[in-house]
Amino acid sequence: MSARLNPEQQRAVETTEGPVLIFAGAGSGKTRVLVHRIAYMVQERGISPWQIFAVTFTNKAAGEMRERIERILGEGAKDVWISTFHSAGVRILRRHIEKLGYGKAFVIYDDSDQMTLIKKCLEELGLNPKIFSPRSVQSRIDAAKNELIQPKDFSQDDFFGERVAKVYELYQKKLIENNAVDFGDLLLLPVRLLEEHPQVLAEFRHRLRYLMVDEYQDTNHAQYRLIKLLAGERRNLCVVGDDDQSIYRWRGADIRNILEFEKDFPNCQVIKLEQNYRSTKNILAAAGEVVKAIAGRCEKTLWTDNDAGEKIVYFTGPTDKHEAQYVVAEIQKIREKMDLKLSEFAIFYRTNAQSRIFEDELRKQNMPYVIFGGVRFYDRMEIKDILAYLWVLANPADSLHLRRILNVPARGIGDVTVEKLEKLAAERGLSLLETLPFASEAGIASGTAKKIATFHQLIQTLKTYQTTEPLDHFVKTLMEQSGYIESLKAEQTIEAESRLENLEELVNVVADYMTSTEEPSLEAFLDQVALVSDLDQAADRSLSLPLMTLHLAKGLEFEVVFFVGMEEGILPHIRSFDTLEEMDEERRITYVGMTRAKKHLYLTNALKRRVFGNDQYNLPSRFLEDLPQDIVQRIEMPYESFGGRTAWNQDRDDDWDEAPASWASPKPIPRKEDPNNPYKIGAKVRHPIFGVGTIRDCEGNEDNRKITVAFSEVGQKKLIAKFSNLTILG
DNA sequence: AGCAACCGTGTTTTT
DNA sequence: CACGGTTGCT
Repeated sequence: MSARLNPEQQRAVETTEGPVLIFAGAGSGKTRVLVHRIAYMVQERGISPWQIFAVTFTNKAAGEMRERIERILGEGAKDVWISTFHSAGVRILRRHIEKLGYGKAFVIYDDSDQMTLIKKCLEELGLNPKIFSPRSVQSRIDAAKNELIQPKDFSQDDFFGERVAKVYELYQKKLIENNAVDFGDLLLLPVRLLEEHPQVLAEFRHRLRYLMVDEYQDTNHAQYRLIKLLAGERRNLCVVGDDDQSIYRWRGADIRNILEFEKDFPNCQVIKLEQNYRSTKNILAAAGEVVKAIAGRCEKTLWTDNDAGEKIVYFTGPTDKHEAQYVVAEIQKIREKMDLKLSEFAIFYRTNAQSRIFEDELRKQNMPYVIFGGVRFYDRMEIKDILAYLWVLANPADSLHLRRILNVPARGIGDVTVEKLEKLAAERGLSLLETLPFASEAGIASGTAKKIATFHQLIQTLKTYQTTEPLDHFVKTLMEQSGYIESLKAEQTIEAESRLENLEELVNVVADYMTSTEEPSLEAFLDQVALVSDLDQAADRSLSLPLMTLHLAKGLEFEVVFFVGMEEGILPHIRSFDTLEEMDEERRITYVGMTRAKKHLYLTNALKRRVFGNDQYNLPSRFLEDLPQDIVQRIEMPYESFGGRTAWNQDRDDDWDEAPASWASPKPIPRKEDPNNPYKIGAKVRHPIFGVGTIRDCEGNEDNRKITVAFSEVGQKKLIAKFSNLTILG
């Protein structure tokens, strides 16, 4: 990128007063502008750093911004408030949550904690988990929270909604009992706080005079409200985003926030950053064609001074295995010609499940790789167990985490006992921890009661250690005193060995935290841990090939990108076939992925792939049809070479079935209706659980067929035909 | 209480 | 295929 800012960037930097909307196209130097803008405000406009609040979505983005501002401003940068929405929420709540009836020491429940609690609610309400799957209830509750909908306002207009409203209500009650908040609350409660407590709002408004929001296209309603409240009359709000890169609709992101910003904040300045510094002309042109078809997007013309570059390669292999072999072989080939680190390549896929076949091939070729967003360190069982101990110590009301550790490691306190304790707790209105001394009154045998007393004693002892020992040492003590380490050692398995290593690593994490923080505390440590994602914990990955989902790829860039699985059903994903909005989002996801590439872009797919153990034949992705043919180099692996000796399949022993008829045509094949579809729209069907209903819609073929059925009792449901057990009534 | 074997079920994306 | 959840056995 050029050393100087271009005129639009300059304007974006210098427009500091009033509402500003910056459309920042892919690779247009957005972060640079944000950083310079803050520096400019401080250095040229004399604005105090602590009056500036910059919000991002990921810790990584926040950290990067902070680092770059520090490079310009030095110490002064420390006072600029740069954080994610969620950490900002935590910070606001730690200070003020008592005004909302929670205790200061509240615990943050992650989604698995949330799921546990929801399951408990479902059970208590006697709801059939077959109909009310915890997952769907969770997503309904989350969606409600994103929309700032409280349990009492929850839409109850159908059978499902009515019950979910009950679950939501109970769930929220339980959160409060446990003095706990979930991720949604981290946004919802601050909004409530500011709306219900004008003096608090006034304080924040007085202090935070300049607001900046990154990735504004991804804000949900709660985030929007929060920002709008803080902006107040002063309206010194600068939002930066790109509607073409809005890919979090499913998580509540509302693209209208950015598209209607001008209406929402009249007289705002609109700045478009349209010069791309990242990609070749060819890559930009191809990506541009994919999003062009989206209606209602903000017109932008992304351009670049860079060379046209190489053509985009579109490869089709006979199977997913060949696809993986091709990609890995191609990486090796490029590395022989060019001096590129493995970290300058990347493989992108739509769904996590797709990574496996590439991992197999990479292992076979001894090529080191890293999966972005695999199992999170903090999601590992042993880590969650120890963290549960820590949460309980930080917040004694947290019965959910207490329950988790009560018998971990095993100490003879079983489910039956726990249930008795919980019953007593409910009767007396105590927390689970508070009932421990009364075990014998809960009808628990004296032997077990003794074990409970020992556990209770353990917690007390740990509490004293907590105050006397430095945090890292204390965590180690906890692991030992609780018997956790011992029980793992006793297992004598390789798995236990690796768990022990993880625990060691956890102690290291705590130690690192202590050196990097001015006032380390258990509570602050837990807050931080609750909010980190995988993307944030960047190790030294320069020697490994990165593999990631398209969603994780946003914001990153690579010299060479392999965009794999370009097939109907995968990208666009089968679940997005219903509505135009969802299909448009798939387009944007494609656009985001393509625009990550600086020099080389490969799009690949396969004619046949294994899914859940059986074969699937997908058509080429419709998005491939949008590519300008003159900048695409087509590579098809010839049918004849399957059993032969090609660069990619020398030692394969692929079981190869009869080729399907569709192969006769190597070009994208027009999608047509499946004549063997037994599920005709309008037909009546019976489901073993949901009862009788009418088919409303049907999509996909054979194993992928999904049908939408309107049931008279439980409302509309989408079913996978293969699994649905439907009886067709005619 | 703890484990093994089984079953049914379902697959997007995650701060 | 793979996982979570449940059952049934020791």
